[in-house]
Amino acid sequence: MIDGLSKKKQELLTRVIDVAEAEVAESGAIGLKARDIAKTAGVALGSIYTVVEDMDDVVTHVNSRTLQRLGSALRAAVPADGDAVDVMHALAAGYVTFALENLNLWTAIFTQTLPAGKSYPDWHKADYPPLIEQIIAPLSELRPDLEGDALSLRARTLFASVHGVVSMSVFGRFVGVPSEALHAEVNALVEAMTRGLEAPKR
Amino acid sequence: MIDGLSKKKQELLTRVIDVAEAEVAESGAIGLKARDIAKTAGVALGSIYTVVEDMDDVVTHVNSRTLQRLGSALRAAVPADGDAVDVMHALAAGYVTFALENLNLWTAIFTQTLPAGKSYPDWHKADYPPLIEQIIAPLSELRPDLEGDALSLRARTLFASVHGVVSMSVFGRFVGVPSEALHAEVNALVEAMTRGLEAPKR
DNA sequence: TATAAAAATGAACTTTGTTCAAAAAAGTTT
DNA sequence: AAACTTTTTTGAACAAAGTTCATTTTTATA
Repeated sequence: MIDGLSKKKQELLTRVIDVAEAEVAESGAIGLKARDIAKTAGVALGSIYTVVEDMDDVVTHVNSRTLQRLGSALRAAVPADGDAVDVMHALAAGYVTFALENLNLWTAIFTQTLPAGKSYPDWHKADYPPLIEQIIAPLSELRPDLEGDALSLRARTLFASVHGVVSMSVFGRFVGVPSEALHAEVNALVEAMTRGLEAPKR
Repeated sequence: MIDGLSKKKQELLTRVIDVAEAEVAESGAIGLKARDIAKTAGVALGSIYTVVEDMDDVVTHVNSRTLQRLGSALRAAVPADGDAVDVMHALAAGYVTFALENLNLWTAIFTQTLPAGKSYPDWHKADYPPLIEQIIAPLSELRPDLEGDALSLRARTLFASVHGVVSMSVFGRFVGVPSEALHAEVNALVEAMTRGLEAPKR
């Protein structure tokens, strides 16, 4: 019995998340139905609620998995022998590629909204920082003028800006960057944000 | 009878959207309930469906209004006597301020997801381009190396990147940029993206 | 084998969106 | 003004989903 759940329950939880993940990947989080999950997982409707708070909790579990896979993808994208510029571009390209290849799952992370009053559990919040941390070292090298809080702040800004470009591109009801141009535009963005400073006038 | 709706229906539609808008501003789109709208608007439940497809349609109407107000806010933010750099920063600051001051309404735009198969009506899609268009002139001035499609593409990239930074900051389950630092970080981003090129090496 | 604890079940309840036949109101014709 | 037609409004009824919980079944323990 680990994590407050017996082995039996752990297995059930895993099965439920597996099924939910497949459904989100296929049809988006909006297509998730408790009854469908129960049927596909081969359990009774009520069983789901013995391992999960509610449907939002199911989506949050799926989202945590996606974030962890994204983290792995980013780590795998970093070239062993590249310089800081290479690393930056590889991370950005990795992000773009992951998003495009996991569209529904990736979108589910950013479109989930909880009812007023509810907030995300700590185990889920913990899945975000690793995404940022990989940026800090190469950014520090390229922007030696930044350190400490300013550096970590800028890393988040850079991450968020790349995220925004991908996000808008995928948005579907917008004059976003077409996906053919995504990599190039993101590269330009990374380029601009990592180029060493020559004392801006304002 | 304009727009396919009689005056009577137009008024009902307006009343419905008014009520919905207030509710989204107050509690987010997740708090929208058809029965609440009917009660507050003083009409029967079924009446709503005589002027609107479904609840998504209601949210889309609210979102269109928000986009139009955002457009106005951006136009109003541009200084009459500023140079291109001033205009760029004013637009970015305008976007940040609008988002922070209209958090729930602004969030509703970007978290709405339609069921598979449905797509947004043209009248809603038309509300996005005006947001981008204001960027093109000043960007063209600052980046004379860009023109035509490349220029409009870069404008969208710039818009989207700023959006991403604000979006993450507001995300709530993330190491985003804290709102005190938002304006400064967005300025740095705009700065980087508008600084004239000095022939990047890669 | 008997007893206790844990797990699984699915019917029932709740909330919400959506439809539609009927009633009411407004408009038109004679 | 009365009769008729069209438009609008209504709310009961239905449907789809999430959630609960008393009961049953399974598993573990004595």
